[in-house]
Amino acid sequence: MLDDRKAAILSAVVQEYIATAQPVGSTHVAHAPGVGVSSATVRNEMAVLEQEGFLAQPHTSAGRVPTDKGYRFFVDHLGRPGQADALTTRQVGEFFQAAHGRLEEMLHHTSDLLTQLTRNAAVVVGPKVAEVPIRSAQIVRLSSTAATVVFVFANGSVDNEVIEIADDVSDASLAAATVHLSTHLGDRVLGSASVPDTGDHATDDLCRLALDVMVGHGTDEEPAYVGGVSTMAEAFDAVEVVRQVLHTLEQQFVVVSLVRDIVDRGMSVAIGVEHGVEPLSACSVVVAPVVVDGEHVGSVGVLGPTRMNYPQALATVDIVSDQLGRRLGDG
Amino acid sequence: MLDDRKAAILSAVVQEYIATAQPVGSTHVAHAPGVGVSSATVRNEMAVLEQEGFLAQPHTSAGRVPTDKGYRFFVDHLGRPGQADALTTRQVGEFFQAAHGRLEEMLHHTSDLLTQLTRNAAVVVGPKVAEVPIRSAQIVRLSSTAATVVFVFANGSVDNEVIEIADDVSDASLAAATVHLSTHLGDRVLGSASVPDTGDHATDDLCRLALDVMVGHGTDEEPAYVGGVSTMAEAFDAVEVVRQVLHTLEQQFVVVSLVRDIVDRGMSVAIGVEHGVEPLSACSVVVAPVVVDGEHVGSVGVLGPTRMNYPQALATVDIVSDQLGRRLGDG
DNA sequence: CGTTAGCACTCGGTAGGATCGACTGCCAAG
DNA sequence: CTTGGCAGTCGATCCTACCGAGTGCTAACG
Repeated sequence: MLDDRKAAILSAVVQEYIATAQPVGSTHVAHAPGVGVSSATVRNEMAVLEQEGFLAQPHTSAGRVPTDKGYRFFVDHLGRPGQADALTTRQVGEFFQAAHGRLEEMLHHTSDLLTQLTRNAAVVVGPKVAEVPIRSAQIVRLSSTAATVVFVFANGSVDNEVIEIADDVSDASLAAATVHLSTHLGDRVLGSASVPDTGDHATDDLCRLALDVMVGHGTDEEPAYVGGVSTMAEAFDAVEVVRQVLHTLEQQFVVVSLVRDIVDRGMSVAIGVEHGVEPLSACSVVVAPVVVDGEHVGSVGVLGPTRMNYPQALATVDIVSDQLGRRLGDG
Repeated sequence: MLDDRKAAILSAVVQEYIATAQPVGSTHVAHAPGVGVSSATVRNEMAVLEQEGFLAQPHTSAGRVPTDKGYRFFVDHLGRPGQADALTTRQVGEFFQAAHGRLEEMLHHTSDLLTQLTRNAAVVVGPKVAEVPIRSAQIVRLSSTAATVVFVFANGSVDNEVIEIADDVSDASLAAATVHLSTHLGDRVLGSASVPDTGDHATDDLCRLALDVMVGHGTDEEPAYVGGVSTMAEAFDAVEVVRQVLHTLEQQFVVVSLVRDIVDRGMSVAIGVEHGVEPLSACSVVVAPVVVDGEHVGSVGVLGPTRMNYPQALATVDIVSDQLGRRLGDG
């Protein structure tokens, strides 16, 4: 698609722009390693690259800036997949070595880790509870008219929901329902969960209510942890853009579906408008699935301005998702 | 401390500045209702107010801006406590009417509500789990070497922690420990939790481990929900301030201890440096405790620039904390 | 024929200067 | 004590000149 020299020039522009955030001129590019021609030649080539949509000029007498298409070519053909550097590898290793405790906490801390490593916002999406085998179900009375339903899942996560119960429901019924649910749900998943009738009216009602409320509540929700949003404040100089981005990142479901969508499309990088979330069109997203035993149980991602360090982000996201998968695997 | 006229002038300056974010001049103040004197007189008075530290001048030929001390006097003596307006009252009422489900979710949504009503960041701090009576304890096996400990508390919240167990721990031991814990912990609180030995080594070990891990993890943590951070992007024009504020708000424990500290000191408003968190010295915090049956079970708060609408924030925070308390009371 | 040096040109960014206007402080009169 | 009047201050705005980074074009060069 692009000859070697154009590719080298594009690469130089992208890297320089990522480093400085300033439009880059022909002279800089000419001096870049791998480009052994004069600035005049570079200018000619850059004019072509601009016509073909890889570069843009903020204004007539400024240097060139990569377009989304330019970044796309860069990540597809130029940013060599690359290993994370030694320091990153070590930090990630140490992190997961020390990681312990609840799933939610670990995912939360993972997003902090990614933020720290990439200096960008980070997203970690956990497994849908609806797809994880149930290990235990329990109904606990809170008051005469309220109880809480607690499900424990095989990955150690716990979900609960409060239900209202009739005044005359006895403790015995609650206990019976707990036993009944636990017996029949073991190792099933919420999505396909159902229990046979016992014949006892009160118990059956409780079981149905408990299941309904858990399914209704948890079916399509995936826990998401977004960290490092404060880095966005510096990423853009337009206040309005910052506000929009922050506002969007506050809406958890938007972020989740954004990440899910990219992963589902088999992509690992979505640049600018590619991800289709309009308020984030100045942002790129780098994601990687978290895989345990061949199962896709979550995703990790980095979100930053389109002018972000793609090779580093890719390498970091890869190593983190890999190690997170291993860690979850031997939980 | 201040005669009526000075107070009226200060009040006018504060209100005008809150509304416009511009330094306010003597002419504006002279025209304000309640100030029946000429601009010249106002100037004289403002000079005094400045000397006494209630007002400041950004530069010689600009209008006056309230200082932290000025805001303090305003909230203490001028911003009449005030009822929330009808719309707010209605919205809050409807919100808690419709609110249901898990405590965590309700608190989260409450912070969104506060953000929407006050157009500022909002903080909701839930009860320390260590202080809520335990309703149930359960140990559930996850794998041959891992289990999760689940505690259900009287307010419907659930906390869990993953523990490692020896390879040879039997299901029977887990069940025994579960029963033992539940029997002895019912209606106790984590802070004072302990269970007698059973004599069975494996069971006792499990019980001790489960208690330790829950106490060690949950003792001093209070769940906090921070919403509306994107509003901070517009509150300040200095990018650096925005970044600092956002960064600070991302550190949950800072926010929690900030709110807790203010509530503990019996204050409802902390202005600028009063709260002692340096990176937030451009911010004020308005808080109210959430009380259920005379017990302080949490706090709600609003965080914004010192130039915020204190009367509205106070009224809103009050009504929300009140209604939240009621809602939790009849849960 | 591709490459390169040279050159005229463009245009954003910065600096200096004038002007404007929203203030203030002060003073003298009411 | 209050107030109208007035001189003075100083940021904000606008203009202009200018600089310089960077471009496109052209003509020479290997």
